[in-house]
Amino acid sequence: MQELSATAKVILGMLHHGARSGYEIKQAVDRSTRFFWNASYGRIYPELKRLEELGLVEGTAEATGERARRSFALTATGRDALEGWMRERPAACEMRHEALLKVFFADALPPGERPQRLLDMAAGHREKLAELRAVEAGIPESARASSAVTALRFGIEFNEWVASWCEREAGDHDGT
Amino acid sequence: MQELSATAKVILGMLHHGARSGYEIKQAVDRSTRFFWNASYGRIYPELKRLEELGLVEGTAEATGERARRSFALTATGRDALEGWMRERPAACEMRHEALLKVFFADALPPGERPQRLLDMAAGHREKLAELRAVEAGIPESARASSAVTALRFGIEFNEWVASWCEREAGDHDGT
DNA sequence: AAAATCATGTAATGGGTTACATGATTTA
DNA sequence: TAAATCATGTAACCCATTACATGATTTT
Repeated sequence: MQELSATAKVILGMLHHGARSGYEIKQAVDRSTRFFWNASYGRIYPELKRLEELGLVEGTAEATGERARRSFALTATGRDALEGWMRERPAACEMRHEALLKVFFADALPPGERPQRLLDMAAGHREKLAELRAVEAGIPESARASSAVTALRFGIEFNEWVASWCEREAGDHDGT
Repeated sequence: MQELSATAKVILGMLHHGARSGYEIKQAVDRSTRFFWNASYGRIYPELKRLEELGLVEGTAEATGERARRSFALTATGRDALEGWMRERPAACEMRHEALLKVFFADALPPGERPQRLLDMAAGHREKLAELRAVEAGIPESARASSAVTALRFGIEFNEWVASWCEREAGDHDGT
């Protein structure tokens, strides 16, 4: 069994979760994992096709009226692949954090402009924070115990922590 | 002026910082930005070539003995490009966090196996934390005030925070 | 003398983003 | 009836990782 691609991983997980079509997978990603695991249509559809050829998912045409719609479900093999991957030790988190790179290189700017790099970084995280809080607000009481919500709470507290760290650091660096 | 690629950004910054050759840039990245901004030889060398064609860097052959070595420096245009980029609002942080994706999908496993996803995530961050602390220990007193060290401290405190968050959460979920 | 490291580069491969193309259906 | 949204997909392009190739120099 070869490695699953990043998009394959989120597809299998989302199909387990209840999504059915490529479109729904994309929607689910945008609502939930987007802040740490994105996926685009341009990969979702080809991946679904490939996963079907590998026998991990099974698609059925669901022609509701004239509109094309393909519904996918995990096969037994697909469920095994998902669980197998879940049990492997996860890879280290990779990030590409442009705001932090600017903090890193801040010395390239005159001293007066340096704290702004930290404030920019804080602002980005505050924005993300607001988005995630809005998502959280839309979740009914009954669904608060799921692992997906744990990840969401992580996102909220993480963004809050980072923003506060940057603001404090920027404060320490200006001379007040 | 077209957009700079991810690798171009770190090259320009590192050249400002004092690195000179492709090899040194890669070393500097591995010692410092790697945990949030990686770069490979396979991109560094072609990018240096491209940046030279664009007039942002200037290379000079430095044949010390028989060994080939090309030393690069920022041109005035290159310095402007670096500063211009630094002043732009940074893009939001993108990450691909596999451990968190497993936390997100933890419900796909039997209840007893779920807290392990959080502990795996914590372990990954504790490992990174140890690496960064080792880097920090090697920095002389005299260099502690640089923006690069601010980013390093961020890395340390960030990894510590995430690991603790996961451990606490895993504790809350087991039934003790 | 062997191993590690300095040093530069290319080629294969794969994956991701973006833009594009198309048309049905639902909502304002 | 116009706009938004549902829904699927492809093509171009870019970029990143990895493995490979080569050889000099330094350290053990």
